Amino acid sequence: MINITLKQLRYFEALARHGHFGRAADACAISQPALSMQIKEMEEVLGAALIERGARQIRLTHFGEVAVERARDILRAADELGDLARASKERLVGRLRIGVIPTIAPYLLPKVVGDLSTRYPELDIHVRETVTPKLIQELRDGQLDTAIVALPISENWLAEIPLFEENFVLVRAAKEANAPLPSADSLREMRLLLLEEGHCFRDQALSFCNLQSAPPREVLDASSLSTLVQMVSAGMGVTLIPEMAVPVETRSASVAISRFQEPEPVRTIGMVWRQTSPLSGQLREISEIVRRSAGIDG
Amino acid sequence: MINITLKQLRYFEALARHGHFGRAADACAISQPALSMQIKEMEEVLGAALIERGARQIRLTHFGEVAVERARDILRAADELGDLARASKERLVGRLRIGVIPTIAPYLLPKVVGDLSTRYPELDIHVRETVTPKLIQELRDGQLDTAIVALPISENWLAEIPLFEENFVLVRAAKEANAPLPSADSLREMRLLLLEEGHCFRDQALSFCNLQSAPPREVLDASSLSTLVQMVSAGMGVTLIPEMAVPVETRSASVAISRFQEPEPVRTIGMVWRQTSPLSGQLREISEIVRRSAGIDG
DNA sequence: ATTTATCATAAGAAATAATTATCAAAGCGA
DNA sequence: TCGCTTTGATAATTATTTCTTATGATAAAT
Repeated sequence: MINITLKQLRYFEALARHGHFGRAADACAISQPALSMQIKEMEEVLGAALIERGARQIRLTHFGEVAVERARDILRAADELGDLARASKERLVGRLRIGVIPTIAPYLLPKVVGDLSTRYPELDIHVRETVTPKLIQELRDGQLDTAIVALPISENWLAEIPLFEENFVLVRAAKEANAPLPSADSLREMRLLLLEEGHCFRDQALSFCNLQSAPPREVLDASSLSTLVQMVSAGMGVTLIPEMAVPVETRSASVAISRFQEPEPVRTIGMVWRQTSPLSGQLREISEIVRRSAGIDG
Repeated sequence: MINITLKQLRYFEALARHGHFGRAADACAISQPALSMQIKEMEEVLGAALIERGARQIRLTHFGEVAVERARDILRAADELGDLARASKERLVGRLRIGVIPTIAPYLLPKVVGDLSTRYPELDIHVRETVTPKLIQELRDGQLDTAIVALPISENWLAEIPLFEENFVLVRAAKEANAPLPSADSLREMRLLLLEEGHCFRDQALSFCNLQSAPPREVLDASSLSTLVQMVSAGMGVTLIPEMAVPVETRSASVAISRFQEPEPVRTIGMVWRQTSPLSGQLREISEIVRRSAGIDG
């Protein structure tokens, strides 16, 4: 044999504890020769005597005494590996890396992270806020465990689970509050302010206006919904924002919020993760918590 | 299977390192299925997934990442056990418990301990000084590794190795320096001072005088050779001391030292240890050093 | 001197781990 | 979309290891 085994360490530890081959073998639920052989094997592998065999009693050699302490350390560490596994199975512990798109993150995360931390006190939540393509990439690379994005993603290696539907609302300057609600098509003729390239929400807004890509008239590309709303408030145009963003973003801006008539613009927010992820079960559980948090909030 | 094995940890570590079943198997010099099976087995035993199996690439689960660190710790500790064994084989290290009889210890130990420490810097020498029966008992109980005593001991479980011969000399008051040398028999008629009961040297001295047990005339039982010499110096009688004790004990006493004529009284000092001791080899080596130290000294 | 306790050894049986061959799934390229 | 390749899983067989039972050897105990 080339290497020492944990089994040998267990046998040796029992032998050291009992000071007797027969009783140690009993404790290990094996026969005495089996234990003798493994100890002998271990001594051969190590190239040093562990046991001083007297006729009537055995005694650990000096090295044996050192070795048994090491053996105990090793066995303890091996057992802890099992504990660790059990702990990581029963409830979600350790690091959970969530990616969220920027048009959701500021409005959803405060509550969700709070709820998750309450539910899973030992969970160490990391948040990554960026646009969908990057989230998907990072998910694929194993840098994220899950992401909250607008569905569908349509990557066959991803599991998708819808969380909630989210309407878009029109944001106009306060003085236009009583103006007639523009149709989707007529938005094309207005000065429509949008997020910069890369944000899915930009595409979704354009889509609602039946525009495939950039609008005909110039747009100012903002990097956040806050900026958009502030710009609207300054009279620079109109914009769309997700319903969820309304409470936060219109608090300190003199703007008018109007819902569209049917068919209202809407997007589905969902959670995605690698289908192969062993966290699938827990992620499904987490998705429930997120859904509930979002429901109360929005 | 009931328990995880070191082999599995090795395979798992290789898999974590290479991120690829085939290459990890190569590194372990086994076939890919063998590795797959062991990893699977390990996951079943732990009850948790270690590996997230993607089609094109594999990735450690969160638990897997924790586990591989533990695995590395465990494997390192196991390897160190081998190192430890090698280290403890090549040269004598750690604790060495030496027992020495009182009529030898003060004259032999200073030099011997110094020489041993020089020769084996990592040796932690413990000295026990007491009478032979206690030394033998402690040797038997494993409280001592070796003892330096007067031979023979004649216990069949002991290994005995003679170190040197030691003559006895007569100690008389200084004024008696020129008196004729008494015969062994005539010592019986003199006031012979001896060590207290239990010291082998007492018995050896009595034996030289052809006395089986206590002498006919009253003796004062001293507890050390120093005391004996001081008593002689004070004119209380005569005594015998080992030659080796002469330089130390007569330094500050006005006594006369006389060697006996042939046949001189003599005893053999030797080293003993349990025949079963795994230190036998090193103890033999040590006995050489002790012999040399004693030779230069005495 | 016999008995008892204790560990070592041997041979065959059981369990475990390895190999080779094959399969299935998914990425990749035309 | 159709092979083709890569990669890991599975199955059947073989090899190895480990265990058990039976027995031996030695020294302590009676």
